[in-house]
Amino acid sequence: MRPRRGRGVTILDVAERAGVSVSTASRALTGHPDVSAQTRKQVLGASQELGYRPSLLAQSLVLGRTSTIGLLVSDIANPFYPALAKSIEDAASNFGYIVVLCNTDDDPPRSLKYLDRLIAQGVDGIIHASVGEDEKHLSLASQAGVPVVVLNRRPRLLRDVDVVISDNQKGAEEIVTHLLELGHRTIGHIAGPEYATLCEDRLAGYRRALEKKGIPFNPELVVRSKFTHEAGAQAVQELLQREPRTTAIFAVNDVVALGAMDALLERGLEIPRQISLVGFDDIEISRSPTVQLTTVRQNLVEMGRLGVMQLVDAMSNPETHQPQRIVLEAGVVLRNTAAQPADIPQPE
Amino acid sequence: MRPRRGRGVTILDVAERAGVSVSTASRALTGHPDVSAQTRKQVLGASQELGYRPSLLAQSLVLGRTSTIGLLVSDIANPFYPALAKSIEDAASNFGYIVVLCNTDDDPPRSLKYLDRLIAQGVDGIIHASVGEDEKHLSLASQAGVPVVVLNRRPRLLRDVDVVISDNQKGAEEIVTHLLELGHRTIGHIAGPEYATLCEDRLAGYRRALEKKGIPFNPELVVRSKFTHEAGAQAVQELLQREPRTTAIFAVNDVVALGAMDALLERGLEIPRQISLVGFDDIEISRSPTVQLTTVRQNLVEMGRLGVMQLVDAMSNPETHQPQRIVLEAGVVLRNTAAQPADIPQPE
DNA sequence: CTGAAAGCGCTTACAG
DNA sequence: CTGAAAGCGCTTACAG
Repeated sequence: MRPRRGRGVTILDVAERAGVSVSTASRALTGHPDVSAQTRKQVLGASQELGYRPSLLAQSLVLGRTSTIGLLVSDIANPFYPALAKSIEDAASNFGYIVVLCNTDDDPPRSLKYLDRLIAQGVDGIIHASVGEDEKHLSLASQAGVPVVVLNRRPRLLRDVDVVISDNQKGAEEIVTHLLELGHRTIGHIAGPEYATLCEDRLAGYRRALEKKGIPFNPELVVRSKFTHEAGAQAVQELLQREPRTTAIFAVNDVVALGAMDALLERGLEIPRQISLVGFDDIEISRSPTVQLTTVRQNLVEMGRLGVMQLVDAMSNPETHQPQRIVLEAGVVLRNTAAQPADIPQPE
Repeated sequence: MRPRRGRGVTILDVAERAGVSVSTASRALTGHPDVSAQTRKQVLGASQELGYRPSLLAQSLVLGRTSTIGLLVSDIANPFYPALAKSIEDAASNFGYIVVLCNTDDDPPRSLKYLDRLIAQGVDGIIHASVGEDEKHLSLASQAGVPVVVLNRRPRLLRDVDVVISDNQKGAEEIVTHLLELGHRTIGHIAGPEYATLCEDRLAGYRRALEKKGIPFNPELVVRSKFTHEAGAQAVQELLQREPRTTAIFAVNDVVALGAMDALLERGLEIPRQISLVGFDDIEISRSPTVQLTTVRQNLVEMGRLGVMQLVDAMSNPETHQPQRIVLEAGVVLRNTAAQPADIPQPE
């Protein structure tokens, strides 16, 4: 039987080689001031020679922290998340934290499973950026004393967690107002699942914009969709079937808008000549020359960065940290998928 | 001072409550057979009542495994990686492993820093899917007895690691042959950095295809580029300046091809009427109706899944595991960006 | 079937 | 400035 971990050089080996006690070796290694220069040199030398690497596992156990944070996203393959994850990983790494990635698929049991595991594993904090109905599971973390930062969702019940979110309602209101100003009057909305607050907020923005222009809200024009490309494509069919005179569509996010775009193109509709289409998020693909989606920009890099800042503060100062709600601006980005409505009725 | 971790229920609390020793509590909790049904019930009950959750940290220290794997990617915000990461996370999770995500930016020192940290942290295995010149750093892991699986790159020196890779040369040869068969004779290649074997393999495939058709290789037609959108856009400018009669371009990957596409469209060139463009990878965006990039498909989901399978085997059977090199097929996907060359010379 | 003890690899009061 | 000892929260031979 060979030792479990490679050559398994422990601090005991270093201490022996340096001819000191384990305590002294530890102090020398961790840079404790009360160590004579000579002893320190010997210990460091021994450590070098042996290729000693301290077990963070053991350190974590005694120090009570792992310098690890957990990140829950709905689905890293959904193009909304990579930029956010990158920003989080970047910022976390600057503070010496490493990040564990978990895909919840917005499935509450999965979410629970991960949360449980992360807590048991001893993560120092959790960033929760998925939107499933798992809010109650989050309290597990708080109970266990693990600070939580919630990104991109507005908690319904949870207090004492930090929140970083865009102003979804205002952003939605702005872009729908833009459509109205272009002259559109029959504007469909592909809304997201009801459980996600961001959807409700964007829907509220949509309604608000109509209201301000004195246009009655028509529930027929709102169709619910999941957060996927395919669902967006389906939703648009449904919408156009319900109301063929729709001249513009506001999709709950870009991924859904892109799905809708596919379906519209497939139907032979020209965007924006025959129908306008706008989204929300401004993910990378939306900017590409072949897409040029008019949308609302969420600053995901900033969201990730601020989320980490809040979490770091919460982890470093558990006693004094005050959870905050940070609301980011989200403004319209004009591109090529929204224009004045054509007078021409749709083909067929 | 409150306890570090929330209420901090330990196995000692459970044991006391159940009126047994810690050893017995442990055995009951871990499902050891030699525990009387009654004792087990009591312990489990106590555990329930106290809301006990075992410290995986402590368990890891004694058991010598953390059920954690490290994943190194170049950049999760690069659309190549999310699908791969998803697949890995999925498969890993099925085996009870959690994954730590690290962005190397293909920067060897960063890579080293992460590798070091992951090993010290005690990950049970590492999946390395970034392409920087950090191969020698990988041997750290092997030395420390941590199994490594390399994805999407062909190690130059390292033995005893598992490799899962697509047949880059063959894929490249196939798609360039396709261009040749369409009638192209002046085919540019936007190659990637020389340090990445996958670039060299794709370049070799490009050369092979030309050779088979008896077309002399013209080094002027090969321009090097980084793996980014922007670099692709720049590279295409360089290429067209060197050889304006280029009628088709093979980009080292889709991200680069998409950048090239931007630049071509900006120049007012129609794809594929005036110039053909093909890539490699078949990332999600390439499939979208507005892009429809002709490319070579890499099965990233399969690559991730197989990578995890190999790693799990290596972690479970360290003594008997035989590192393997698995080569995945990579075939051409015909879409809309490659067609017969026009006789019309380019505008301007 | 159960308990006392050792040990996983560290850190840190406590004495000296 | 240094060392012996206790402890972080578990598991598992070893006795009984």
